[in-house]
Amino acid sequence: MTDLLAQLPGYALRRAANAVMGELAPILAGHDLKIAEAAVLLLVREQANLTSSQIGKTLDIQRANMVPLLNRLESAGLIHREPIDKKSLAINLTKDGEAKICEAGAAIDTFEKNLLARVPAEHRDHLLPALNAIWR
Amino acid sequence: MTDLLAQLPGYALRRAANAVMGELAPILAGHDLKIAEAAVLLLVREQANLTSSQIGKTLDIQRANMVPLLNRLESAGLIHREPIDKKSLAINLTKDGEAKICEAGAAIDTFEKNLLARVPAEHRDHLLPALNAIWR
DNA sequence: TATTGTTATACTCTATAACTATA
DNA sequence: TATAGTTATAGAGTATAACAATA
Repeated sequence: MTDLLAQLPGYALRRAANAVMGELAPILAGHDLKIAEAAVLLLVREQANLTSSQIGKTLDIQRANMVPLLNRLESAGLIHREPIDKKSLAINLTKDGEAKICEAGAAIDTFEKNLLARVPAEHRDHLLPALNAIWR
Repeated sequence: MTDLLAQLPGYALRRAANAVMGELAPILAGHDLKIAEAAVLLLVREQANLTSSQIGKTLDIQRANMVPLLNRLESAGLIHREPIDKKSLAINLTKDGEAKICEAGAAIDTFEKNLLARVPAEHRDHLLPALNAIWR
């Protein structure tokens, strides 16, 4: 019935992403994080002293939308901002932020493993390179 | 740098879906259709006399959100609704609706081919089965 | 009792435009 | 001139609750 739609890569991509994000969101909510916030924390942990603009470019988040996101992370005591010059702010994790992304990161790793486990073995190793070829 | 995030299948899935939908939307907008509307037309063309509820269940659209969507398609003269009983309405394409999804469908087919062409040959045939395994 | 279609509403996510201060 | 951070706002898209009428 829906086989026609499921044969469209674009449609399958949309449904798969919606399904996966719909499952990940409540897991991260258990850590009081949204998906975009977790992505920011993972990136900031990986690379120190990034600015808001740099984070936005890397994660495809508009500068304007970074403001409330970072404000919330800062209010929660997970990041702190330090002037680089009179124009830019370096963003880094606080101790609490490190602890938070450590525990949330473990939940994410488990989630990602379970996600890959759903894919039949013969297709599994092809998923990531195929997806990254589409957007990178 | 972002390699850490790009190695998470969930993250790659999200970015790929966002990128692809961001490209498809303006193409369909050229046919005065939104992505969800095009999906409805494709489904309704494939299977006659579906109800709003059935379409919603198949495409993962809330019943409440089907109302404005179908109203717009009906106002545009692309679908018509006919009572099945005193409770349900059968939805089918009009002549204009058939013409619309024919031309939009051609654009979608071209888009999907170009999408697959981006995926390296050795991964290409694995994408669709991997994605469908995730959500179906 | 469960389901259909519907209304109204709220919430999240994202996009745009404009402003200032600084590089 | 271009960029960083910010504000305000608007638009999608989606989710929830409730209702009347019917299966």
